[in-house]
Amino acid sequence: MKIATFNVNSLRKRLPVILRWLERHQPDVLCLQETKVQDEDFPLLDLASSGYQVTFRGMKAYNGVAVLSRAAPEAVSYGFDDGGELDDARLLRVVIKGIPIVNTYVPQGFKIDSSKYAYKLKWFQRLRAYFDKHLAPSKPAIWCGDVNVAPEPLDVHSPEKHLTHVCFHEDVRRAYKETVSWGFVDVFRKLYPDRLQYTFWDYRQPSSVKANKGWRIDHILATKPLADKCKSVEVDMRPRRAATASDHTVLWAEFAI
Amino acid sequence: MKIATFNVNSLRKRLPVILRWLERHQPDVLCLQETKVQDEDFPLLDLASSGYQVTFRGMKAYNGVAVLSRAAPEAVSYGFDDGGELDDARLLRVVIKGIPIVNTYVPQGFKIDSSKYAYKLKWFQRLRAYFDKHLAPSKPAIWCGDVNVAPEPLDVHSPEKHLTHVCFHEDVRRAYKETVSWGFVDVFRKLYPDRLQYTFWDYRQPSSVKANKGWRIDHILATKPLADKCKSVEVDMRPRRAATASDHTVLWAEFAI
DNA sequence: GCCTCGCCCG
DNA sequence: CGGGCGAGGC
Repeated sequence: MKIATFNVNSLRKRLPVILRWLERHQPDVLCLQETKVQDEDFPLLDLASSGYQVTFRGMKAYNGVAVLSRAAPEAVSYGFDDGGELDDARLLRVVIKGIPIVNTYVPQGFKIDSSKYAYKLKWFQRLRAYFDKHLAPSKPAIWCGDVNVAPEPLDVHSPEKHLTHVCFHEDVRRAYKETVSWGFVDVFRKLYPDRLQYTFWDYRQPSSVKANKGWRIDHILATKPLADKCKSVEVDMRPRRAATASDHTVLWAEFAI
Repeated sequence: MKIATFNVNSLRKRLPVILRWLERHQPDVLCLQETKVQDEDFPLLDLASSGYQVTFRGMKAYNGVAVLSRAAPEAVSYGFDDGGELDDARLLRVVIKGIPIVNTYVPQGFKIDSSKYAYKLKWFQRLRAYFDKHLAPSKPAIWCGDVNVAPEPLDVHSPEKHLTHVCFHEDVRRAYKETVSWGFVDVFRKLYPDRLQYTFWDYRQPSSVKANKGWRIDHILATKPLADKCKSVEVDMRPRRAATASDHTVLWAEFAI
C-alpha cells in the first residue's frame, strides 16, 4: 500500500499538479491539506478523470482536508468528537482496506505568545485522546499530514534561528512527541535516521528551494505493526519545482500490505 | 500594410494570446487597448521575443493603450493636447511608414444618465478636433481601437433591447458618426455592407460566444485615400475562443500600400 | 465572468 | 511570494 501526503495550498490552484502526480505515482491513498475550498465548491468534476474516490471537508478560504483513494473508504469521520471545537476542516479519518488513516492539518500557531499557539498545543493533546478513542497502538493505523512541527534540529534549516518559532519551539516539539508517543512511528525518520530532507520551503524566503532552506513538517506516521512493514519513504521534489507550486511538496511511503 | 486592433483586457494576462497572434498573422501594426498596466510594470521583456517595436502608455488597473509595430514609429504622441483631460492612457498616436495611426480606447460611459456618459460624448467631439489639428481627410491616416459604439442595429445582437445602452443609444451613435464624418471610413462596413460580425462578447452573458450574442464596437477606420486601398478586413475569432480569452477579439485590415 | 486592487495570512 | 477575500469596473 502506497500512501502520500501533500499540503496543496489551494486544491483548485493545484489541480494540474495533483492529477499529474496521481498519474505518475498511482498511490493507493493521497491525503491533502489546505484545500481552501468549501464543500459546495469542491471541484469533483475535475478530479473525476483521475478515477480516485474523493472524501473531503473544507471551509471558505482556510484549511480544508481531503483524501483521494483508489478504493472507497469503508468509514469516514470528520473532526474531533470530544465536545470541543470540531475543526472538521483540519481532521479527517477514513478507513481504507481496513486501515484507519487520520489526515490532519495541524494549526500553524502564529506566534509563541498568541492564543493560536496555545490552541495548537492543546490540539496535540486532543489528537492523542482521539487516537486513544479510535485506534490501538497494536493495530495498523496511519497518521499523516501537515503537522506543522519539525521534530528535531535536523528537520529545519538553521535550527538555532528558530528556537521561538511555533513549528520548532521546545513546547510544540514536546506536545508533538507526546502525541507520537501514544504509539506512532515517524516512518521517514525510521528509515533514514540521519537524512536531511525537507517537505516545505517558504515562498517568502528568497530562493529557499535552490538554497534548500526548508522544514520537514509534513509527516507519515504508522503504528508499530505497520511501521515494521514500511518498505520505502520518499519526498518527491517535483511538485515543489512545478511552474505553479505549493510551498509544500509530496511525501509518500510504501507498506508491504 | 496589415494593421490590427485588439482590446486585450489586461496585457499581462493576454501575453500568450498576443504573441501567438503576432506569430500567425505577422501584422505590420497591432494596436492594443485595456492593457491595464502602468508604464513601469510594462512587460517589455516578454514582448522582446516577438521582434516588434513597442509603444505604450498605461496607468494602474484601468485603460492603457499600446502599439506593436514591425517598423519603429517615426513619431509618437500621448493623449489629447487641447488643454482638457489628457487621457493619455486612452489615446496614442504613432506615425508608421508615414501613416498616422490613432489608437483609441474610448470611454465606455457606464450609464446614460451618468457623468461618464457625458464625458464619452464630449470625448468624440474632442477627438474630431484632434483629427482636425493633426490629420487631413485627404491624406492617409488610420483611426482604430475599442470605440465602444455599435454604429448600426446590425452591429449588436437584439438592438431593440439596447436602445438605452451607452454603446448603442442614439446620442452616442450620433456623436460617433459626427466624428467619423470628419473624414473616416469604417473599412469593415465598406467591404461588407451587410455582414453581421461582432468583435466583443460579454463575459457575463452566458454562452454569448456560442450563441453569437455580441457587439461590433472595435473598428478600423481610414481616410478616403487609404480606405480605397483596403484589400481585406477580417475578424479573427480564435483569440476569443482561447483558453484564457479577452472579451474582445482581433479585427485586422490589409491595405495595398 | 474575468479583470484590476488592497488587505489578510503563512 | 502566492494563496484566499471582497469591492469596483465593464
